Amino acid sequence: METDEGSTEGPIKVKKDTNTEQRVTEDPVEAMDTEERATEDPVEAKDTNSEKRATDDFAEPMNTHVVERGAGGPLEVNDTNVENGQPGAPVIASNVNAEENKEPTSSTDSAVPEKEDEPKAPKDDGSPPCDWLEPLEDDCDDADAQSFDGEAESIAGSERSGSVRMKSTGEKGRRGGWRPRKRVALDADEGWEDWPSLGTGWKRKEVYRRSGTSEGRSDTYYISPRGDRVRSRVELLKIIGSSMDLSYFEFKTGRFHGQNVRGRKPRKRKAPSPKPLLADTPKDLPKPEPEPEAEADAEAVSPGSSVGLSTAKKSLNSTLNNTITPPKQSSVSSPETINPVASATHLAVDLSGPSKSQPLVSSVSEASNKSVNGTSGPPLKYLGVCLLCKKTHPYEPGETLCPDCRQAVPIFGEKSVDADRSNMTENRSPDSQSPITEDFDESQQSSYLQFSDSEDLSEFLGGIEGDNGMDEMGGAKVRRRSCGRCKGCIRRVDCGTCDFCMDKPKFGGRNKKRQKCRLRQCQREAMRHLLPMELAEKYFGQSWISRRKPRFTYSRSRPRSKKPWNFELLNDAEPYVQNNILQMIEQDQLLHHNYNGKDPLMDDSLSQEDEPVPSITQIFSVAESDHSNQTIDVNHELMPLLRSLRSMILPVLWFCLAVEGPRLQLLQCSKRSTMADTVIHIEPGFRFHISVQKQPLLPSHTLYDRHPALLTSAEEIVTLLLDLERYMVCKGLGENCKPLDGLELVLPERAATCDFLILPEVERCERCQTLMKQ
DNA sequence: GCCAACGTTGGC
DNA sequence: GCCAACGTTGGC
Repeated sequence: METDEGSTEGPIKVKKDTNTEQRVTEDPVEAMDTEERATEDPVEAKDTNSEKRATDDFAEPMNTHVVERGAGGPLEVNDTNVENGQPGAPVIASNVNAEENKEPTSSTDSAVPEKEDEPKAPKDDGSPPCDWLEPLEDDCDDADAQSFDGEAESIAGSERSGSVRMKSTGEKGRRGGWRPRKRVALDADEGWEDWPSLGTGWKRKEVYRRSGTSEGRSDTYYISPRGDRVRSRVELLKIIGSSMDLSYFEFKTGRFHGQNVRGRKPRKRKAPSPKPLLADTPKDLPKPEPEPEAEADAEAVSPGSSVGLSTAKKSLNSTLNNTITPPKQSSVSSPETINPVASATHLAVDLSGPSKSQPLVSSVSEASNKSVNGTSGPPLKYLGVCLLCKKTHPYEPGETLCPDCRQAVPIFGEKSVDADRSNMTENRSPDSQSPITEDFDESQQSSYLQFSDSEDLSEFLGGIEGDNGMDEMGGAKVRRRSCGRCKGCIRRVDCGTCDFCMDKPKFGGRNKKRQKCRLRQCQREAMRHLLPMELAEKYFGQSWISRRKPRFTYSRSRPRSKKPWNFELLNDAEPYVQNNILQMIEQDQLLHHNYNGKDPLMDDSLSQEDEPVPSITQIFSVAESDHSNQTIDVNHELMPLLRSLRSMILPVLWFCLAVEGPRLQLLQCSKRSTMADTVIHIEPGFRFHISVQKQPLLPSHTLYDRHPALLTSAEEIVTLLLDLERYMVCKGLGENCKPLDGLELVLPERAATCDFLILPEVERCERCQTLMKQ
């Protein structure tokens, strides 16, 4: 269902409410982010309810919960923010090759409800869950092994029993509609202490961290009379700041101090020099600072058993960070373009990161003759396009530059030279000190920065294999869900439009989902889940592939079908394609069936299961191929068109690739599309022709009449694609029409007698109808 | 199996 | 102290 929904090209709601102003008002601290968003998100510019939301959603951030606890009635009903949910303009399409394109679209889709009725329950429009780049879940079946750990750890958690919101909260049903979430705390009162100093009904709880590098540290939480969980002073201020003077309230201890009481300790910054790796004693534990009167603190018992070790780990992390992390980029991120189209395009480009290094491809037809699984022939090699010199080069996952340029360019020199990208980021914030944009960030970042995230350190800290990162033995355990290299990992700016961004407090969200921006989620991790293990390892390397199951349960898992993986992959690929997860699948695996000389519609041997499913291909095997054809002139006149197509929104699941010639081919990658077997070939000189099932569409077809003879611009191509989508493929003569005298039907003959592409009102073209009558 | 919710941890 | 977001839970 999700696939269908995702692939449906019906009008997609576009969020109009972008709350630009709201965010500005909402959190001055987030001003930069706000501004980023305001300019970055084209859709936001349409927001007409900014002010209202600023009022409704921010001034009363927690009104959602009041009813739940108090009257027990659905508070959400009181939400008046009805204007916000106006359906937006239809989105023409999303595009697989422009990975980011669809995400904002989808995000919009899913984010709308949340923004619409934010003070209410999140989503209520019945729209399908956003279907792109989900947080990923590995799906190995050894989950049980880890589930034990997870459960044990969880059970140990005090929060599990006590800190769950003491009420049911609104929850969106799977397919829309709100119903109370029935998640019930096992013991809602456990560990919670009435805290009347904040007012009647307030509760406080202190929770010690039981593991990790911050083990032993404590966190203080409060629950408002409404049931709102408060994690920080900031949140507390948001809730009761206006009704109570919290100037002298110490969040940690929960007590008010006199004016003369020592103020907040100056923030300690990490020393630039690494700390000793070991030998921290328990007394060095980050214990809560005891307040003489803070009895609650005294009750807490630090688990502390491995604190020294924990501290050591922290030190190690710190050491590594200090060692390899370059100066942090300016926090002043300038906005991205406000132009909707440009922004969309920009987004498309952003996530097309790998596509920038997408290898050009060898001939499709050639690849079609290869073994499906690469089970024979020389080791697979891939070609990529260097971001700098634009030359093709042997592709290694994660690399964006050819070996020469990598050598020539210093650490900070991986600048994007993509003209399209630079064009798209022209609109900068006027107050930007420098044209710092996401692009800038990326281009200016040291390659080391790619590993600056904690999770990225996994490759250094041993958190590669499995999930535990050797932690059980006291090794450095770091979170690891990012490769640190892909476009998503490198991206530093939240899109502000996806559902996860919209959930973020800085974007006015309620912090329910607490997930990383969709566009910033690791693509390679996504691929790791998409591809079969052996293939994933091939692409990403053994070191990056976990055979143990990280329990990323927040996402779809790979189907556990026992079918041959290639079909499994193909059949499952589409949803992921629609999710804009980068596809890195061997071309021959994907196109084999489509280009093996058989007519899928005519050949009974192609079962439904084997239905050809062309899919996104961004890395193409050149194994077994004539290496002489590996070099495609990147300066060819078609290449700008290719780049243009890859940087913009194409109708859904159309994908452009370069093939030998060079020439461009536009493929419909969705097997569900009526154009699944249709290819647009753009030859040098921009002449084009269309083929269906590998047979040429007759020049007499009316399609040619409606479009220019030369496709010189992406716009013209998009127009053609949209036009094509109106068509379906003629059923031909049908099964009953046997070749005469047992002779095999010569396929090209059909091209001579069939219009191939027909409007859906009829099953067959006139010519075939005529032939059938004969 | 999916996913909203949220406990929890890392890092600044 | 605060925020980001990872990873688990449990309802559906």
